[in-house]
Amino acid sequence: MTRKHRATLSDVASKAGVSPVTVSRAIRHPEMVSKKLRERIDNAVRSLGYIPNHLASALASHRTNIVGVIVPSLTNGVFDDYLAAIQDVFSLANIQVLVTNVRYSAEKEEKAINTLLGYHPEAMILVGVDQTDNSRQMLTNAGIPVVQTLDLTDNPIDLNIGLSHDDAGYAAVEYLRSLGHESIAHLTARGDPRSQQRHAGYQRAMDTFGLSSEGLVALTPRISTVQLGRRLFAEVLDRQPGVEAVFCCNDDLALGALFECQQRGIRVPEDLAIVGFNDLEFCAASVPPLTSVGTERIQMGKWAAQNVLEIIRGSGQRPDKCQVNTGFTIHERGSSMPAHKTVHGTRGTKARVVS
Amino acid sequence: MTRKHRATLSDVASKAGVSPVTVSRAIRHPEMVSKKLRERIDNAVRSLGYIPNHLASALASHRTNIVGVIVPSLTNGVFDDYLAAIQDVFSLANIQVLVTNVRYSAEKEEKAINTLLGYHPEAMILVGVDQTDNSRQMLTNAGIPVVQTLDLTDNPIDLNIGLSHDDAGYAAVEYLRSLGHESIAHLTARGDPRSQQRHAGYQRAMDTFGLSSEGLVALTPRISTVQLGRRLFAEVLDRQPGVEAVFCCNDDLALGALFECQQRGIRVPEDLAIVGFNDLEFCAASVPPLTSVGTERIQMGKWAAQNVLEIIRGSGQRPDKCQVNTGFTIHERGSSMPAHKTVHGTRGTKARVVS
DNA sequence: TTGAAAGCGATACCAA
DNA sequence: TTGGTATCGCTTTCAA
Repeated sequence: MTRKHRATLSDVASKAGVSPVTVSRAIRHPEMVSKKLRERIDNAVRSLGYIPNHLASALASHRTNIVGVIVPSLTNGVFDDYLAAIQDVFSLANIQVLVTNVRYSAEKEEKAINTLLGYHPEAMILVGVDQTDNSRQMLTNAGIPVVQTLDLTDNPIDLNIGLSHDDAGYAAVEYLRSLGHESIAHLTARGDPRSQQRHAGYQRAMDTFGLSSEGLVALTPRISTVQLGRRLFAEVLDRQPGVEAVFCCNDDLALGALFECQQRGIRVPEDLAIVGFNDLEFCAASVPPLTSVGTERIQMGKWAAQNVLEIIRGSGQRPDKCQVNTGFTIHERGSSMPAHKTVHGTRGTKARVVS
Repeated sequence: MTRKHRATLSDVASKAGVSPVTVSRAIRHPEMVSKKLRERIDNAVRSLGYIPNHLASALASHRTNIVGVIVPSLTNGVFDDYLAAIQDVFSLANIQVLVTNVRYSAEKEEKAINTLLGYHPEAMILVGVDQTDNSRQMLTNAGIPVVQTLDLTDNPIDLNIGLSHDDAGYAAVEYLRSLGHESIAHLTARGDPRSQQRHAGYQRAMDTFGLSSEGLVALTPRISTVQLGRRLFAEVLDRQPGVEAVFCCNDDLALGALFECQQRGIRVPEDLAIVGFNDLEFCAASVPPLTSVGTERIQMGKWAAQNVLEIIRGSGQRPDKCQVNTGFTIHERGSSMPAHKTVHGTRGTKARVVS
């Protein structure tokens, strides 16, 4: 049976022979309603298939139970566990996460912020620190907690947790240099601001070590894929057959580079060392397994959500630390070295060997 | 400057010296408002940073501009482009997509449906056909268009687009059999209903061809990963060293199987043929490239969104076809055969060679 | 072209 | 413990 329109609070109230307010209470604060009425109301709710209208509720209570989250992509495995971590925290608090995928476009992000704010979210969680002035303005005006994640800035909108991608890029090169490599290539995808920073870190390191990067960098404006990793590395190999190592701005490109080596019979790591970024699951499974710079994506998502929750549902206190550097970890595997150990970097400044 | 609360329609109206209705019109139907007033209102909107309250608007107009979408996962690359296709269609119509990831849990799905319906979406798009009775009931009661995608059922809730995963599994085995293989293994992940159907199709084919699957099937209750693909295939290899081919319920497992072969020096496809499922991007990039059964994920998402849009915004007509079978395609690559051609199956019944 | 009044479905506050 | 009333911010009549 499909009714003309869905049951409302009043419908339930009539059916149960009580006033709408009482129904509202029976749903929000059952302990404030007598057992007898509660049962009658529960029955009415069930028999009508009543589902509270969230919009009306939010409008009246000034509690939307909505948090807005914007991610730049879903295609690479980078943002799933980050998102899942955020959802896990909020779902326990009955807060709905509104996710928008803006595909690495600051313009789309601006539009998404505008749209999401229309839902009056109680907080916003963003990726990166490269929002447009307009975006920053809107977020500030909204007067809600805002968290920028996965990157660091001197001038955060509000809360900020992340790492220095410049330092991470530097560390990757430093690591390869420490293995004795000098001709270190770099594959990168323009369009992702954090990849650009890793590129900058790569360049800074090459300069610092007095190494030339001429002909060793390949970049694409497109979304990176494994296939693209093969192509970009093929370019480098054709230009600089003597290349000894390659640092890729993400693991997809790194896997592509590995496949290109397999195809050409280049031995990894004997002839060429590969380092990826993000430490996705497949890095540990490939042959040889891929060395990769890992970041604390889950921790960052969790921290963002927990701090937001504390502010909007807790004592209303701001957290002690409004900015957190989660650093990064170089997971050393067979693609760069036969031996097994792990290099860890905290605060993005010094890399230390963990085990 | 942060105001105590955000600007409302009335605030804009006061500032512009007009009535609230006029402001509403200037925003929704600019052509109904004189140019002079429109400009004054636009200025007021800008200077106050006014963003319409979507909740109030939806409540008053009975148009929420929301469509609910539920996906079982985001971790594998399967649902990104499907989702993107849906978003692309709706964003042009200014409809916001509310996405919930229920991680392959029918229970979570039920809860998600309940929550989403609270937002009064104008339609719902679901993955699969295995909703609980409760879920079906709620969706039916909601009186909105519902699309079940990626799988087929004789008893759809409303619209249905997908393919027969049983047929697809059968076809994969049939294909491997046509290459002369008899000892055909299967790696699968329990927990995904569609993987289970592919498994059933595998078994049906093995039975039909009079082949034994004893010791050739490895399954895991966990989310599949590349690493897991290695482990599962290692199990099979240890049990049945003479295995000639393996059909994997998804590409992650297939890639893992390939890596396990590389590790053990098993030549692909000379010693062993591998077939994956989903035809993710990396299949074409690996060495050798992976044969995989592809599905029309993007087309299915697009069809679902377009038909929904037609129903809720168009003439209100139901589409001609309420059920569509998109079939599947076997993309034959090096992991199963040196030569190059493509086997295509439509309506899941016959496989035909396309090129 | 503009505005006044009623109401969307719920909750908060105050009274009984 | 229960209910009446005003209100949330906007849109939809209907009138001017």
